[in-house]
This record gives sequence, structure tokens and C-alpha cells, in this order.
Amino acid sequence: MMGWRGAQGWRKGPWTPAEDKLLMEFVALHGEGRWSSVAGCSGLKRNGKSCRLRWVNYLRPGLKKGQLSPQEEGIIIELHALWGNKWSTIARYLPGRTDNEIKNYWRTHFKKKGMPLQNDKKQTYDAKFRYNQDQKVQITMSNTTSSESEVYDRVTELPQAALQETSDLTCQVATGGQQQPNPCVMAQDVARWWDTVFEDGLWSGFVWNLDQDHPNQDVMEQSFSPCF
DNA sequence: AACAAGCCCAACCGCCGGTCT
DNA sequence: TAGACCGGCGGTTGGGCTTGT
Repeated sequence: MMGWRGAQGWRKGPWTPAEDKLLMEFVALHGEGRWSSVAGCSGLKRNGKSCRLRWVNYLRPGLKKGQLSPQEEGIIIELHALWGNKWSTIARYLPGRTDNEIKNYWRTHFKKKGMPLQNDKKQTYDAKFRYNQDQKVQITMSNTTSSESEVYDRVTELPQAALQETSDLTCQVATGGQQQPNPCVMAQDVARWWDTVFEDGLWSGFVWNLDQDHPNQDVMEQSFSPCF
């Protein structure tokens, strides 16, 4: 492995403990970001991209290691059905997990098995969700402050908003409330919902059954409590 | 015990969008 | 306004490890 050098002299390949230490010291001193200056400031012979990736996927505090729980798996399935391969977006609702980890997990566990997407229905659902988002954008952008728009931007990403049908999506968003949705809480809500689905034996792909009014909407509404 | 196949995951690559000059 | 730079993202690869035959 030694002697790995990129075109500009950057080292490549697996990171050594010494490199990890240098990178952690750099981040402790300068914070995250400014990755392009890492080489100059820390002595690392790594380019900025490589440093950022190493930090985000391996060194960052709070990262979970080990197998994903069934709850986390459920969240991934749900959110992937909504957003597709938006790994970084999905990762926001799985605290301690990285987009890379989720991406790897999906590829090895689901992609090959053809599980559990039904593309035609997924597309129908995607179209509905986009329609909902468009409607909300029109509503909020016409008469909100920038802070309200920020709240809205975050709300539109939330899984329970995505899981509810058109009619009840618009009411609670543009109120100008100051509460910010907490990704950790949101992930817990999804996990709680998943528990309900799983324990009650409801999981049979109903979420993909989208070409009618949601047959299990009452279950979902019981399981999801608004948190903003 | 040896080999093959599959799995897992760290890391790289190319592209894109935002920001700066 | 255009180009350069940078950070972030998704796709892909390659090597080590595990499991099956």
C-alpha cells in the first residue's frame, strides 16, 4: 500500500492511525470544513476530498458501528421508497449512520434481492409527494418570511409528512412556528411507527399500495404524532 | 484443508451546485 | 458575467473477511 500517490502527489489508499490522528487534530483545531487546507496545515499528504470522506465516514464523533437494527432497516426501506437513492438525506434520519454506510447496506441487502420496491407504485407515490411539495412551496413562498421558509424547507423532508396524504399536508407547515424538527426525534418517530407495523403484522408492503386512499392511514396517524 | 463465491465496507471517482473573485 | 475553486453527493471499485462446498 505504501507508495500510493495521486497525480498531484496526494497519498491514496487506506488511512493509517497516524493520519487519522493528524486529521482529528486538524478538525479539533479548525473545525469541520476547509478541507482543501488540511494538507497545508496538518502535514497530511491527502487531498481535501479524501480528508472529508475519512472524517465523515469514520472519524466523526457519534458514529455508530455495527449492524443496523431492524428499526433502522425499516427507516431505510421507507425513506428509500420516498426519496430513492438520496443517501445523504436518508442518513439525516439515522443518527450516527453515514450515507456511505446506508448506501452499502442497501446495495448488499436489498438491491440484489429485488426487495421491496414496486417501481410503478413507487413512481405514483413519488409523483403525489412531489405534487404535495409543489403545492406547499406555492403557499409558503407567496407570504412567508425567510425563517418560515427555512422551517418549511426542513419540514418537507420529514418522513411523516411524506407518509400522509395530500389533504393534511399543508395545514401545519407555514405557521411560522419557531420549533425546529429534530432529526433524532424524527428518526425515533419512524422507528416507533415501524415497530407498530412490524409487531402488528401489518407489514406486507402496504406503503406501496398507493393507488387508492391510504388503506392504513388510521394506523399511520395513530403511530405518528406531530412533533412540530 | 483448500478453494470458490459471496458479503462487507473503506475509499476513490466523476459530476454537480454553490460561492468567490 | 464567466471561470475557478470547493464541498457534497451518488456510483463504483477493490481488497479483506466469511461462509459454503
